[in-house]
Amino acid sequence: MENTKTIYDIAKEAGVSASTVSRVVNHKPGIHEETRKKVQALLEKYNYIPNEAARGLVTQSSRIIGILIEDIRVAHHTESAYVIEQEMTRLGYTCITLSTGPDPRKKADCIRILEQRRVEGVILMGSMFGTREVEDSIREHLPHVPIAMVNGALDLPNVYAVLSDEERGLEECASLLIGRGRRCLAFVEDLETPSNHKKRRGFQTAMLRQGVPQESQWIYFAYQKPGEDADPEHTIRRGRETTRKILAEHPEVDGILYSVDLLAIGGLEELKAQGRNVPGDVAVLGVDNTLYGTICTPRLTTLDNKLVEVSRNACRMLLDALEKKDISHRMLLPTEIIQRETT
Amino acid sequence: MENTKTIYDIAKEAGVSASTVSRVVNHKPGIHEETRKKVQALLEKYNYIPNEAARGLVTQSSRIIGILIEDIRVAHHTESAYVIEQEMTRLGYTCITLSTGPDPRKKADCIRILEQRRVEGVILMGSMFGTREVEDSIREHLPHVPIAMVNGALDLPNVYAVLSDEERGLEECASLLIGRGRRCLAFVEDLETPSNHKKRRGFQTAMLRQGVPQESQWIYFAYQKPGEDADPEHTIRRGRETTRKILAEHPEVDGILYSVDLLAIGGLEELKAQGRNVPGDVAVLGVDNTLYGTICTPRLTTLDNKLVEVSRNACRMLLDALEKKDISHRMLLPTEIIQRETT
DNA sequence: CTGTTAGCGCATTCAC
DNA sequence: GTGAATGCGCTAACAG
Repeated sequence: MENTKTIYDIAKEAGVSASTVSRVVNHKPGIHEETRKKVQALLEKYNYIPNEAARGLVTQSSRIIGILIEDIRVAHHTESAYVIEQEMTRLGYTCITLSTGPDPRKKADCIRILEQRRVEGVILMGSMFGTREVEDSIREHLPHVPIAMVNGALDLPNVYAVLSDEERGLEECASLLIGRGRRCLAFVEDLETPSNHKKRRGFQTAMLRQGVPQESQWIYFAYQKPGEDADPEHTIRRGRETTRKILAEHPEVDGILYSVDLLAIGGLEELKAQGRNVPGDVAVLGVDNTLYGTICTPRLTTLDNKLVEVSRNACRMLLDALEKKDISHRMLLPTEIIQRETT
Repeated sequence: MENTKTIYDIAKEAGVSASTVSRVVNHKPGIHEETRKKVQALLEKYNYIPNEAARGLVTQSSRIIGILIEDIRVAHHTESAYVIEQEMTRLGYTCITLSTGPDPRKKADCIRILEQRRVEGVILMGSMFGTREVEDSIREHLPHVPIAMVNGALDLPNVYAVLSDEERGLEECASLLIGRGRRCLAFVEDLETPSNHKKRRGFQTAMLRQGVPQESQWIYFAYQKPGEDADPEHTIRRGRETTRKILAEHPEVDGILYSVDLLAIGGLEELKAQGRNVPGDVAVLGVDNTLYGTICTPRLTTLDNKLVEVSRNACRMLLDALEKKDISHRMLLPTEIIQRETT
């Protein structure tokens, strides 16, 4: 902190009291124009900037927003975090953005860090936050802080949820393929998250409607190996391996729906390696509408779950909650199928 | 802040003084085991967590690190930010991560925000920070705060730089192509940053050694349109357009080096569209070793500038500076060519 | 071992 | 219009 000037230093040099300086800094009315000028000049001379910690202590407001993300390296999380940070910064808040990782204990640690900094609001991004452990953590450490969840939900009075209607989205994806004559569809689920569960349910609903009972549906899980993190390359590899398994067990498959784009990218690789034509032999579909889908060959058809829009709304919702507006606790946003070359 | 307990509340209920509670909280020695137990129990009962702002005010340390990134959505920045945030968090620091955008004034705003929060150290990521405006801003607002730059440099006593030796890297890339008989090479530069200048210089050195004088070298600039941001899709489009221009002006081109992967991705698209075989007719080379390069077809040969490693070192350097260790102000790290299918 | 006192930098009464 | 006094929550001497 070295030699940073305080309002007292400024006050002394200006020959006024600290409160006068404070008033000038905060643009309060009722100050003689001359003294205001004099003080203002000194503030600029020393590049004075108030210490937010001290200010927050007396105003009882930190002007800090906490953003908890499972893993900011995940492409759609990055963009969401960006959007929220920009908007919050624009409004004078400072964001503390933390990647929590999958471990519930690390999530709890991050929540404690936010409490320590006395955040005024929190954004939770990623559906792995909708767990019992997180719920307890919030109840204990942030019971009165408004919290907005991006594509996740928790039943707590201070928690608001904005969700992407992925269940319906995946139902439509499956219907699309069925409508084009595909009969042997498989679904690959990424992780055991509420979000991915919902996608699976959407798939299952569509299949059921086709007369395929649940027990004969081809549902696969691209499980993470223990200790493996969300590194995108791993996800691709898992998509590849799972696809290999599908092709071995059900060579007649003619359509695969993956719960995230990166898995589909891996699938594409495996299909190509095995000489299957996409979409001729097998149609492929991802979720997230990431940039990856426009780069791979053939370009990937994907379900855009509109996570950026979801984030924008979560941000808005949190701001409304901070202003004590009364708002609904839940919002559901529609998805959109982006048709490209794999279907 | 509602009803958060303070050490006074705890002290009163425990029948001790606030300082005793403070001592327990901070694990200071010299406390009777019994009173420690009693206080500890209450701390846990109320989930007490100290207010860092108040603590920082008296200890004169915020335990906050500022991370300024030009745009966190840029793939390699994301990963670098992740690495640094994880390490800093592990060591008990809290990170404030801000995407500044290209505008120098917004960069200055962000620097002011960091001063306002009295950060103890700063990481600057992206070579657009090596400008006069930023230098002035730092001199004015953060003259005594240790600052570590990721792949950028600034000549200030409190600034430390870790750089990727991209100049030499690109020289080697060009030499590689020349060694394989390519004679008509073009270079596409992304933005006017020191980092990209260095890449160009490396290319030029290699060409000069081949006897191609500077004025006959094919240097192209994939300029951003005014107001256009760093959205990855724009970069791909710019790569595509620039490549179209190259093919029109120099149909005999047999190798193109792009200063970033995404430009190369766009180039690949255009080459494919014009029926040029890669690498048969034209070799293609990118920089950054992003995931994109493994997803496109053919898979992209790229110069890995080791930005994650650069970031790790910048982080370590900053920590050393915070501990007043005396360290060198500059570090240069070697790059590595990742050969895949486009060369 | 523990309590008292003081002060970090600032905003906010309340007098004048 | 302006200044003096007070306290936000906490740690750090200094006594005892």
